[in-house]
Amino acid sequence: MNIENIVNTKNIKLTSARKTILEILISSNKPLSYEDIKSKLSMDKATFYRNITKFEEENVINSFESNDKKRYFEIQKTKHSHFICTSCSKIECIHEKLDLKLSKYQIDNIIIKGICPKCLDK
Amino acid sequence: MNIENIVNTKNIKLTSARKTILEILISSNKPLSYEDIKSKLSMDKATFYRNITKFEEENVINSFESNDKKRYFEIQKTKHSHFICTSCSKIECIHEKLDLKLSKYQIDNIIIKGICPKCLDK
DNA sequence: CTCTATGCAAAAACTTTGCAGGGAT
DNA sequence: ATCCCTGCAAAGTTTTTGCATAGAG
Repeated sequence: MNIENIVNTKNIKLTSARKTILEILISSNKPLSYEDIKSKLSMDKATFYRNITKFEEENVINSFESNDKKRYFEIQKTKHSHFICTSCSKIECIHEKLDLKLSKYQIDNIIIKGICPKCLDK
Repeated sequence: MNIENIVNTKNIKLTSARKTILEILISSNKPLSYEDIKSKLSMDKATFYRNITKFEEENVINSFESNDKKRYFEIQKTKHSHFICTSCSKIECIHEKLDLKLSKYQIDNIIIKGICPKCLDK
């Protein structure tokens, strides 16, 4: 997964702010919120969010809201779903393949909300 | 689907504000945001949100964030999933049954994000 | 009485926008 | 010269909280 390759096919100029964001997301194995990564960012939050919007428009990243009301950002290296526990707010990546017959739809992300095993046990 | 039955089994007192919220959600065939229904509510928004929180804690309703950053509330009469178009923000209820093998998880809602056929055609 | 629910106003949390300056081509 | 990117500050949007009052059992 190479940043230049990701960006070259899209209508995106690769600035240093953008490179930083993509590098952070690529090297993470889980979705991240702005708060998760702000300490690693040298840019202003406005720049961060503007670039995130751009990336989403160009389908470079995807995002979803979690239980904590924050938006989580991710580059999907391999297609997977997300489980969000509405009790402890933990996000888990689910690599089980789901067979959806929604053939006319483009599916970018699947989010499953519920209660995780740990919280069910309590 | 009867409001008294829904509430009696739970730790919830049925006030008139709560009855109003439940009636609106039960009679709708799609998830609704606060904005969608505020004109039908006689209560303050604080009361609305406090009761929504209570309903969610007691698993009477579920909610999810849509593409427009708003939270949508729903009483599921029959188990189904939701497709959210990240282009036009439309929410569609999907009644196709998805087989998930997450046996140790309690699954309350499935949200599929992507592009709907209409937007793909453009 | 006691406990929970409500309204109002203010605050909080996260994200977006306006504007002016900077950089790249 | 033009076009897009950026930082800063301010505003925006939705949801939550504090506090005093009202209501139910």
